Amino acid sequence: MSARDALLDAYQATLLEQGQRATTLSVVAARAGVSKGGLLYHFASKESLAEGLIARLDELMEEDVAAMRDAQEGASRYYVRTSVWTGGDFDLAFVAVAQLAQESHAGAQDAMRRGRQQWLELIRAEVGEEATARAILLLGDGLYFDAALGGAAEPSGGLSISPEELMPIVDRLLAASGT
Amino acid sequence: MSARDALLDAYQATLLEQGQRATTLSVVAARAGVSKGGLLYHFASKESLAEGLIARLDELMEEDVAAMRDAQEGASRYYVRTSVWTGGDFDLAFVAVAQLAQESHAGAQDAMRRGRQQWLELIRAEVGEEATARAILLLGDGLYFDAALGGAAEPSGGLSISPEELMPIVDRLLAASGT
DNA sequence: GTCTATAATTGGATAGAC
DNA sequence: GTCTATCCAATTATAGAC
Repeated sequence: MSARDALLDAYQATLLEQGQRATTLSVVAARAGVSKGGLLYHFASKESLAEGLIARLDELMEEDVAAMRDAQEGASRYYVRTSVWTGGDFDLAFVAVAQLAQESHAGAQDAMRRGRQQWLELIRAEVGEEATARAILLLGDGLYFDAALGGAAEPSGGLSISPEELMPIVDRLLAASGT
Repeated sequence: MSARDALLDAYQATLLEQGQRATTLSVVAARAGVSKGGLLYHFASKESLAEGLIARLDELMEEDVAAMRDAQEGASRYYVRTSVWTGGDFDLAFVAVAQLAQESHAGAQDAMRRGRQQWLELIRAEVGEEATARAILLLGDGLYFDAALGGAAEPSGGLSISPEELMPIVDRLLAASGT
């Protein structure tokens, strides 16, 4: 793995586990096993670390949207199923960028909006009925909110739910909306 | 309004609008119209500001849970309806404390867990079926997630939904679960 | 109860050696 | 491409005047 990726991983993980305040250049550098100077060779400023993370999310989001579009089970089921926290690359990047967005980082807010917009459109295309589409989007949002509370350590604050429990609910919403 | 409350309001608002990083003692003091020294008379440390905010949420949460328990429309409908962002006192305190929780503040994480636990129990008592109860809790979580992204300025990132649109969905979930 | 002044520390970033 | 040394600004917190 390139030092650049290691630094981005360290930035992302620290953001998730400790939050913005604790995510200093020294901490990120140390976690990635380089010096502050080393970090600043790859990322000229803290802001460029944020941009790097957002770019990473953009790529992962593109893959995710493509997979959602092609999903056999349908967009809505795919979306809800994959919104349950697994600690995978996408989850990590998504929740870390969500943190940046909450700190009023404009680029992060844009990335979140773009991604959620695409998800909503695919769900809408499948569901037809607007309110149901929104509700399904909200279920996924709720899953990410749970993951974001309590940090990566104990995601969902002990109130977790498995995909198996959740899918029947999605089926019900789809059925009731006449899909 | 007491200076103490003004300071807590300023802390809460800055946290919401700018995030942890930008929420410094100077900013909070200036926003409340006092000096840093003045702030530190009322709150001896930054941590005690956080504790003050959590205590405030605890009180509001207690009122909210009581209202939810007594709600004519039932706990689930009350919960979802009041989870839509209004910018009211409860919303502000809840999302601000959620921010602290995401920064790994143990006290904030506990407060969130306690509150969500009480909500879930009331929903569970009404709904009976576990998965449906979780799904209803998730809808509310999703609404708060939306509010938290984008800051208080443009809550829900332009993908907002009104209580009127959402209630039929809740009714459907309740009906399907045999309530 | 609130202010000013200031101490102590940390954080982001630069310069230049290797 | 990475490190050390260093600078400057910002941040939390204290001391003591009013």
